[in-house]
Amino acid sequence: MADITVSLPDGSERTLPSGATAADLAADIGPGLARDAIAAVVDGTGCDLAVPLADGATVEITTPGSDRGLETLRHSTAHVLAQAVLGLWPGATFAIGPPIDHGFYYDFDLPDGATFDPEDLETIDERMREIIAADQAFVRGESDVAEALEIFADHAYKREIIEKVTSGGAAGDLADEAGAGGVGEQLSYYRNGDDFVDLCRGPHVPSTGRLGHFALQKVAGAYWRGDETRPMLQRIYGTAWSTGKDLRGHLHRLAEAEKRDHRRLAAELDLVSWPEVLGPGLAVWHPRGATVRKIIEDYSRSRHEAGGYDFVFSPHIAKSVLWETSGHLDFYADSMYPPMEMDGASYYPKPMNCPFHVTVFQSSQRSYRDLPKRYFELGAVYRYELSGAIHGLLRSRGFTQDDAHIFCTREQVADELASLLDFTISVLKAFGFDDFQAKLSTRPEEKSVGDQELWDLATDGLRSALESAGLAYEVDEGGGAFYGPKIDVDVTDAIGRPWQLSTLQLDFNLPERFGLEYIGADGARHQPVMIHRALMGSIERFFGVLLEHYAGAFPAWLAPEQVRVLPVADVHQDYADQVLARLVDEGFRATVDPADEPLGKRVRSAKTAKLPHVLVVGDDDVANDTVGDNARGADKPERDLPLDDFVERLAALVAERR
RNA sequence: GCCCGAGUAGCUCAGUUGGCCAGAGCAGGCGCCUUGUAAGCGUCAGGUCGUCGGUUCGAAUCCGACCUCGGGCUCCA
Repeated sequence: MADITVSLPDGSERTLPSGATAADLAADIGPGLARDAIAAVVDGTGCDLAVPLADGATVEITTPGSDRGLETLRHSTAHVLAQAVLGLWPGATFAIGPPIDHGFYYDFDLPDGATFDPEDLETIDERMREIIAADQAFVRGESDVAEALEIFADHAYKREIIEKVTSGGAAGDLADEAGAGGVGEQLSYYRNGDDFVDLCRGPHVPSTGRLGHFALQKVAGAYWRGDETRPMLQRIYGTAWSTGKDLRGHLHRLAEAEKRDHRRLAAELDLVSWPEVLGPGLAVWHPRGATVRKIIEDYSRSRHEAGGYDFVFSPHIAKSVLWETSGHLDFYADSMYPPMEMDGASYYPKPMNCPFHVTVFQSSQRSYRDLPKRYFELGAVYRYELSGAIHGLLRSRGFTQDDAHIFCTREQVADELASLLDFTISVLKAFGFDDFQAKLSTRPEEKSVGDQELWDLATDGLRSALESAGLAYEVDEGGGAFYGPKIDVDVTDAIGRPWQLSTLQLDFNLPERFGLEYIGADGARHQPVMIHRALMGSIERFFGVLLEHYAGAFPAWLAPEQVRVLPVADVHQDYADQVLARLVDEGFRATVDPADEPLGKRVRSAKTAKLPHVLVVGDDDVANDTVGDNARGADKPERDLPLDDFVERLAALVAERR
């Protein structure tokens, strides 16, 4: 019997008897790996451990700790979920159940339109653990289409997947999502236990006993294939990990993220509220929230002033003709608030600022010497978001864009984009973000406007702007709007979550629709290029992201109340007032909390309100012009600090925006 | 908009199988206490139990519709 030789990822080679499987290879490498192995990657393709290896193959053993291993683990857990549900609900059918970040889900259609209760999750969880305890083998099978259709005769969604997968073409996405396997006419499926089989590309762990560190999380509705015209399925989400420790860690992180929820913090810190009488998605800003917002806006304005922008203002409503010209009524009407009828005209609340800025550009004849024109406005817009999409400040129906529109010549596009991107990153950094991820979206396949030369010019301009800024980016081919390519910038927050904030968007459409022009050096009329740029995106949303990023503990320069002075007893009240007067005089936001309550209580209140500095003043301080500074994050209070030193220190922090 | 879940005082929550005037803690008012670093004591006030309708001798509790919120889907700054 001839031996086979396979290569390992480190470049080394192993010789095994012919017919050896990936599991045999793992065992040959070592008992530890044999125990850990759950799947393999053979020549770049995920495979079960049971697959026989071909001579000359490159093989990597998959272990649970790796990304691929976790994916396999989660996918196998999803199968067990489906097995449990199908066993518990006779007549139920199932759709797709892929691994996702941190876990998995599976979509079901229960008989007679039944739905899952949260309590059902416990029942399902118990059944899943029985299946896992039974250590059932996952057994791969393959068949042609006809046979597959027969195996899944009772499962309409699986049959639909089989038909899509084998008809090729655009169904690739679905096949990926479904994990359904098949090249050409061959389809694969996996059985475990006596009565469960699922269409699947694999690979899977060898047996259910390898699973177990999972938790079912929630029930949700999800449209079949994400299409709102299709049936609504019942989706169960779960999380799964290779060890109990990882699972507990993940659940702990979720709990921590919940504590940062900006809606909770907005209420606890008295920043913002959403009175029911206003309607969904509409917030009011309380003094403390408004203070932070004002600092954000003031900083934004000062940067724009220094950055060569012209400030403009525009009304909240305009007649329908503006929105007809801009095209919003054609493309965007569903997201617009309905019109108000007045004096025979229809006035729409604005969902965007751009048409107004266009009219400013049009207000006089423009020369190439005037360009680029950069108009900036903190413009409040109103969008009729779907009720289910509204989410605190992160997605609301009324919000304020830090909106700029740049009108420039084709020749200026590249330089302009580069400086816009630098400006954007520089401002975001000032707010404590230092981890960015960008996405470049290029011309869509389908219909789009503008000549190819212009698209190339703009797309190249965006790309070189990204490169000169040194930003990591990915390319979304064909992901641009019909009217131009764009860059979106995400920031990563303190606990690693990405937030899309900025967008740089070329627009070849509005200049055409509004007939914009400027007089070139050649004396002829030319059409300017228009760039939309939102930096924070929405001030409300940006504030919400900052709130979550800092978990409510705003740095001193942003904190609504920077210092609270606590006299130890009534006799220290006068001195506390003097300290306060000095702080206010220095331009700090400070208050005094009189000695009506015990000191410990007042310290606690100030700490709960996440103040950066709590100053305690007593006999020693009155005598020596000092304060006791209990700074947020410090191990212990600092006593006998000269007031002058404290002022100097705080001023430095604020100046450095820390 | 669609699916599931939830709405009891400003906030966080109790409220047994429908049955005496709906409770607590925190926050708030008042009084006492005068305090050196994360909750001093007492007292008072505060709720048409989301709204409307239904079932019942009787509804916070059961049913329906609507409103709002939460988690998803879709969408998106």
